[in-house]
Amino acid sequence: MSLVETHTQQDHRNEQRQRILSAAATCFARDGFHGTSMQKVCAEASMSPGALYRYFPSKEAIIAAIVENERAERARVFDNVSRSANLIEGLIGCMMEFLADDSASCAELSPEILAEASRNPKLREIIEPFEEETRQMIRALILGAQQTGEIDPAIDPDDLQVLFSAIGDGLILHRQMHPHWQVRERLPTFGRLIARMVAPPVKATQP
Amino acid sequence: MSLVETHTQQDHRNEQRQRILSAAATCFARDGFHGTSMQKVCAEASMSPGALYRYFPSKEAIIAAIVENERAERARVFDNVSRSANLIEGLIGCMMEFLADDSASCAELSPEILAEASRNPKLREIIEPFEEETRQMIRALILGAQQTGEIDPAIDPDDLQVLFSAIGDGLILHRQMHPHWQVRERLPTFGRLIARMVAPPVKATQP
DNA sequence: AGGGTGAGAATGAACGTTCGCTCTCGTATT
DNA sequence: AATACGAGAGCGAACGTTCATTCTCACCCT
Repeated sequence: MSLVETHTQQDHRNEQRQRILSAAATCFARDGFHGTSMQKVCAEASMSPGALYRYFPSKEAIIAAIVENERAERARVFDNVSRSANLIEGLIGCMMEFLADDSASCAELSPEILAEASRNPKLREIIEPFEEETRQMIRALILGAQQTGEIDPAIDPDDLQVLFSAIGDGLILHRQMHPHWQVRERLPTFGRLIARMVAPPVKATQP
Repeated sequence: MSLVETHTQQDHRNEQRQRILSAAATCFARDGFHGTSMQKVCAEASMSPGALYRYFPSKEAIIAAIVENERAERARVFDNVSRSANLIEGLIGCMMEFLADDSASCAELSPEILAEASRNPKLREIIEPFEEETRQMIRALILGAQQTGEIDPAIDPDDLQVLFSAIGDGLILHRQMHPHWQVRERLPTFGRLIARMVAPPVKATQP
């Protein structure tokens, strides 16, 4: 039946695409976007250039697909946090996942992506929706935590969102640059420090 | 006199070198290390390739010189902070300088440098001493502030140093990526938040 | 038989770098 | 004082390489 056949073919195409993306991600993490030639990707994927170009029209398209995947993964992880009752614990848990040793290296490409996106408009367009989504999610979490009293309501949510974003990306960056700093192991401590930062001030005891 | 003549020649060489470095920095900030061809640098410096290569043996050497300059500048700014009586204010002042709008763009290349250094061993070797110096300086500042009581002595200085470094680089990164977030304008607020984070806990009032 | 698939050589552009040359100018020789 | 010389600065075409991409053709599978 043509339906079944088509399905099998589509499956094959998807598998090949995935193989290419996986190989490219490995190369990009090792050598960077610009340090990775298509030949390297082909070698990593055990595939000829001619074959590869049947699945992606250009190197940039591969980069775009990978960046999109990574950002989607990031958004997904963040989405899980909203279920956590405690804001700070949730965010730290989030970072724990991002910085996981064995994981599918969600964070490994971050410096590369940020550097590239800061100057490549196409990449910027791709990541912008995800960044905005994450941003709004953090903002909403902050507002919620201010209502539960976990965060001092006097703090401007926008200020805090910017600071949280900076801390998050900074930690990802440093974990990459200085593995021996044990960033991941220090996360719980950081969580406690941040909790102190945003906690409402102790009221003078006047009933 | 040969001495005077020699001096003039050396002056010229230094000027030319500086011209090249300045042109290269402009290009690198605009297009990134890999997006900048030597032809572009030559055009920006109004100089032929042949002339340029009399002053630097390779593109990598130019990158190395620029990175070294930038890191030295960074270390210099940090050095000024140690004179500030108040730690947090000093660090924030530091960031204010890094993120200055008009400045010689100390921070503009940071994402590029970090991404490149995370994979290029030569670059890594160049920036390592500066990073270590900055690290030790921050650590010393923290220890000092703990003695003056500005920082809770119960906080591990190493933890705090890692967190401070991450925040600093994260802010530089975001200021680059999201200019409309007004990172610089929010710095004083961030300073106040961080001060809350590290402040010693209020003691129960029992005399 | 023929449409989808793959291999790998081929292509042209762009890159970092070099080469051969000219020009400038301070110094030494006369 | 005038001339000849040489070192270094500068130029821009050219080199060899590498890159992303395309072409050609053989090979399936049905």
